[in-house]
Amino acid sequence: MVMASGLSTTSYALLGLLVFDSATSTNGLTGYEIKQRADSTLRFYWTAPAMSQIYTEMGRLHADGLAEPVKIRSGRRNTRRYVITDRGRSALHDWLINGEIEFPVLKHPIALRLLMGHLLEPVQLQGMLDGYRLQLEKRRAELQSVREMLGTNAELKFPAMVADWGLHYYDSESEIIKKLSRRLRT
Amino acid sequence: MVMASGLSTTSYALLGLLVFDSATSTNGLTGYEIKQRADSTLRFYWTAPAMSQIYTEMGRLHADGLAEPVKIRSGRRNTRRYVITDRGRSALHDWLINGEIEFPVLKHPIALRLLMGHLLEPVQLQGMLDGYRLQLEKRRAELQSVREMLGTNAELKFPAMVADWGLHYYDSESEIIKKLSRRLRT
DNA sequence: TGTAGCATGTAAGCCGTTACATGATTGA
DNA sequence: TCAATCATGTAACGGCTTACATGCTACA
Repeated sequence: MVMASGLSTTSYALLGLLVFDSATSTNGLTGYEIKQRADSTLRFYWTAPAMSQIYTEMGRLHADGLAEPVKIRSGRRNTRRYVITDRGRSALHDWLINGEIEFPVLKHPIALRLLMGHLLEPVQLQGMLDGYRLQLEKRRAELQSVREMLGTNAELKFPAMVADWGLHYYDSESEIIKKLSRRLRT
Repeated sequence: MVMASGLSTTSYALLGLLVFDSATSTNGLTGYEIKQRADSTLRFYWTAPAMSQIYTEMGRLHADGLAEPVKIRSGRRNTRRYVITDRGRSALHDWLINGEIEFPVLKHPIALRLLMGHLLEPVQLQGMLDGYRLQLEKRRAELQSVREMLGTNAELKFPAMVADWGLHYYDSESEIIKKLSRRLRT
């Protein structure tokens, strides 16, 4: 998924995290903190990039003038707190308006395995679906707690909508898994 | 997603296509045909690899003794029709039983953009969601026609279940999009 | 006769991960 | 003082895509 601008969707996602941060603070975010935010939000709709990728990506955003490190402390060790720049804001805005919107990509190992269900015993399939349901519940609970943190705050209206979307998705998965489980038993 | 065996999930997915083919024919499949089948089925739950990747992957499966080209015709041009080997079957079976089952990965550009909804005008967001709904309907129709081809044939029970799963997912997406659209207008 | 579909492959390069390497700060 | 957490980075490598290159076959 390469953008015309030369930035990947993940770059824009990280730029998005910087935008949110800038609404409440001017201190910027460290790579480490960006990773934490990605883990608690982006993970559900996109991916949570590895630490190493975040540092690489921040380097690139900086090189392109879209993000800037403030409060650099260089002793023996460097620490950089990044903020989005005006150019970063307009690049993000431009991407939102003019960027091509791809259809979602779903990589679903459980569905893929079920496709080959005839190679397994029913009890094994049943176990696989049960295991998935457990994981789904766990994920749902994690997202639910994110949702609760977002509350009804108008500022966080959109993140809340997206969280609700995610919860709806997990519920829908649980529902169909229940049905498929039953169908498997007949 | 690297497997202990050194094969990627995509390798196993392609091996799965060969298994299905072997149930109805002994002629094997060309890379080209594998691509077509991936496009019409795997695409919905996994990915449809590029042609070039399929050829690379077939070369690897052959090197590992998991698939074999039969009916090689080498004039000026090579054509190979691949079949799964016994070792391929047992490798696939082993993966199904012992392979680690990862949680699905969803890369959802529309959700990602909605997250940053405060950077856009409501009318633009509305347009984005409408566009997504159109794409969803198209996708759904494509999957529906796959579903219809599968019919009620007992041999195709599992592919049918997975297709129904996919249809359920698309319906769930349409539903939540409708709700979010309404919520956006308030 | 020409073009669409069948068929195969290589090369370059991006995205992203894991493994590795290092060091600072905080609190039990 | 030790461990956990904060913090940053490089190297190697796999998966996958796009671009490029080539040729056969059926049929309109």
